[in-house]
Amino acid sequence: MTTVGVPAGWPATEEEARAVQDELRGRVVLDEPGPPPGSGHVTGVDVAYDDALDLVAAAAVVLDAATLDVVAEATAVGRVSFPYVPGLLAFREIPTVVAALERLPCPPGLVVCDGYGLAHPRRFGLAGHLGVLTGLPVIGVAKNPFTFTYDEPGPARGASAPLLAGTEEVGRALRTRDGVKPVFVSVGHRVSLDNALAHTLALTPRYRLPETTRRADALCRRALRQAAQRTAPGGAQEATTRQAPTS
DNA sequence: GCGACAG
DNA sequence: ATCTTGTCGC
Repeated sequence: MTTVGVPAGWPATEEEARAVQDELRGRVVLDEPGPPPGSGHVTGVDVAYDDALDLVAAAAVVLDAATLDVVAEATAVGRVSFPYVPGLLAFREIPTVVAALERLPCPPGLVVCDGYGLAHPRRFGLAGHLGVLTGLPVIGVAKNPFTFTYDEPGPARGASAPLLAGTEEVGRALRTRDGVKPVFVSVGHRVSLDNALAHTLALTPRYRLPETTRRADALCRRALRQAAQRTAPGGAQEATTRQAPTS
């Protein structure tokens, strides 16, 4: 299997990365509604890491938006391209995620990623960055509110409350399951906030997190295990070798 | 200056 | 993100 390298010119310092964000943030498109929920394709992307082995595994899983059945999936394995720095997550995830998306046999439709879009210190999180680089409609669904504030939404699935940076609404806290902690939805690229919420609800008939991220999460972990196995001393032998009984 | 901080 | 067993509940 091939390994995705760090792209030429990829920022090496936090200062360079912030400069890239400041340059690209203007290319985010916010005035399109995006595809209607329940039709076409919806694709989840996620990434898993093994920092000790310097490995990143990304997965892209395409679902039929109406049935939530898996239509296609792809993975890519690469080297870690950036350390984790709050606000600079995109530089850690994007090269391998883009490689996985490129390996899909069909158009991804709407992309759903872990993390934020507009809900970001410079209003340019992973979802916006991925959208600008691919041109695809992208939304972000995060598990945590980061540094933002929100009032607790009502207890029923579907209830939501603004996610606030001061007084600016950068996304929404959305209850996807009765009585369960909300998820945090923000716009990435070419999708309205209301439509992003509708998509998120359509993707959560049973669990708190969207089916897209659940499927992508499971797949990228699988891909990482296999890659780590091939990388580790002893390689595939290690996994299939049984220790002889002692004494 | 110190602490907090998507994944 | 990742380290990690059992356990409470539908």
